[in-house]
Amino acid sequence: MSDTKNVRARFAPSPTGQLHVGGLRTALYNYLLVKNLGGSYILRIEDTDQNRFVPGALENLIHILDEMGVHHDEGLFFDNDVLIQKGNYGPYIQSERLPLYREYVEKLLETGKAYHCFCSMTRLTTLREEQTQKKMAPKYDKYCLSLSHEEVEERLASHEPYVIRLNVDEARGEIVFDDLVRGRVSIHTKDIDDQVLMKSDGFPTYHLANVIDDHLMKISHVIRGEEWISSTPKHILIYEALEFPLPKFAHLPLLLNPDKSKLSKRQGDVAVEDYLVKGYLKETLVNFVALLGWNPGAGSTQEIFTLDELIEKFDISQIHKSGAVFDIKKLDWMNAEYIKRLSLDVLYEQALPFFSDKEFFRAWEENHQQLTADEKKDFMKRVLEIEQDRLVKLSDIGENNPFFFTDTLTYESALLNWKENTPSQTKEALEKALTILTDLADEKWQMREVLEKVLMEEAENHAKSLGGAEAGKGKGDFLWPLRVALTGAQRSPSPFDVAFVIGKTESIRRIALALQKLG
RNA sequence: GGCCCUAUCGUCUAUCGGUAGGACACCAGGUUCUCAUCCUGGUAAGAGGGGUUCGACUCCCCUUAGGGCUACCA
Repeated sequence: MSDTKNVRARFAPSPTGQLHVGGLRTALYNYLLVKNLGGSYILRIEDTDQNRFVPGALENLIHILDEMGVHHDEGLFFDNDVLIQKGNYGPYIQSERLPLYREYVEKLLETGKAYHCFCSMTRLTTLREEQTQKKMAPKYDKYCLSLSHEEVEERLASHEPYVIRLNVDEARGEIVFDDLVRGRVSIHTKDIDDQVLMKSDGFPTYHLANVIDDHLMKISHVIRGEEWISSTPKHILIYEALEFPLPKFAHLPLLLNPDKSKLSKRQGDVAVEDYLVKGYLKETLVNFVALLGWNPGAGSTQEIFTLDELIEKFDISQIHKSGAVFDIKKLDWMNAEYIKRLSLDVLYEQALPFFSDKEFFRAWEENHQQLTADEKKDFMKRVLEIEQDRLVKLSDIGENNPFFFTDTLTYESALLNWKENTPSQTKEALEKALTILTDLADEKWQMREVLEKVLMEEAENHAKSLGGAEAGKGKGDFLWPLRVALTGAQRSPSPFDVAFVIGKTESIRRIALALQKLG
């Protein structure tokens, strides 16, 4: 079974809602393993619980996985909004495979590995309560196993509701398996419950469907979350009862809340979509989640990986055993890194929806209806050019620079004065700025570097004219008043950056206004 | 309660028997008109106890702590 060409792994979510970041990581690891070794990665849907079905969840799941770049080779796809199935081992939706499960259940029944159980919910509940009170592990007591064949047939004939249970031989002993992540794991059969395999509604439980499907779909590696580790022995018992060869198992460490409990909605966002909506890039999310519980080892200190690099370096034996806290601070850092590396054009494309989300931007649009589409786009790109190094996530766009979008600045005229400078000194500086900027040709305003050069030169000249011996110091005498005039704010990007964004006319207008304020 | 899993800086991690490195966060300094970016430096870890060994973070055992599972949910 060491034929790497036959590696087949699957991600098998249930369509109960949005894709969890933990789910993304599980899908990603399955994908990385397959792409690294060569083989097929399958997407299957486990919808055996009719009560938990959420409309639209399936579409959403497939869509988001696709958007994240974790593409499957086989299974469920959407083609022009139509659900289609590709591959030789379908159907890939468990609710469409019911007859298959029935067939194998019959075999299990024939060989005595499973049995009918007619116990009512109330009996089961009572039993569990008694056991819990006696501090025993809640387990089915095999009551129905002792029913005679005739009685079973009789009750079946009278349409009594029933389930099918796995017949676990307590005396069997330790069930041992070698987990690719954890090494040898063993659980004794006396601790294994007679798990329900088929529910009274005729649907299989996860345990049965999962084993049958993995076998029929020729899955070589079962890679899933740690929460499945304790039911793996049950699965092994089913594999054995059905005489299926065992796949390889790999149980992934959990993603954790800051308090180390299993990552949950209660303590923040858990859906991939939540993060996308906040302006985290999909590349960031994939990179970040890949490093939670895995890294290339061998002394690597690399933090930023492309998907291709992850594929190339992925090695299942490097996956950790312990859970990893999902640290938003580090996610933020990584996202900022990714945003900085974007070209301005790509950043613009990605940022578009985040602009429209902003009320201050819609107000700006309202006030600038005379602008052509191109002029509007140029403005937005200028904003992005200046903000690119300051963005943690795309939803931060414009948040710290309201003066880009509004024409009305409110500030005290005293704010214009640099340190201990007098209003007349400030006035002198602003007048110089006004002259220079007014004289600067329109096309020069298109280049941020030119604006910076011109203004910095003037700042130095201004400083020299003030200081003599202190020449070279004190550019603040010139730059601070100008910056405040343009922004009305204590904190902002540099004056030349702001001038570049708002343009010549508006810059000149704001400086003139500041001069007026000074009287 | 039972069973199982886990245990290196606050967080993510490197080191797979030979005196613990990187990243985030944090702090300080530098660059600087402010903010951010950027650069430099710093604080900070092998849960505890037994073994094995010349030598243990690394192997074994116990304790402790945390987590997962314990449904006709996945």
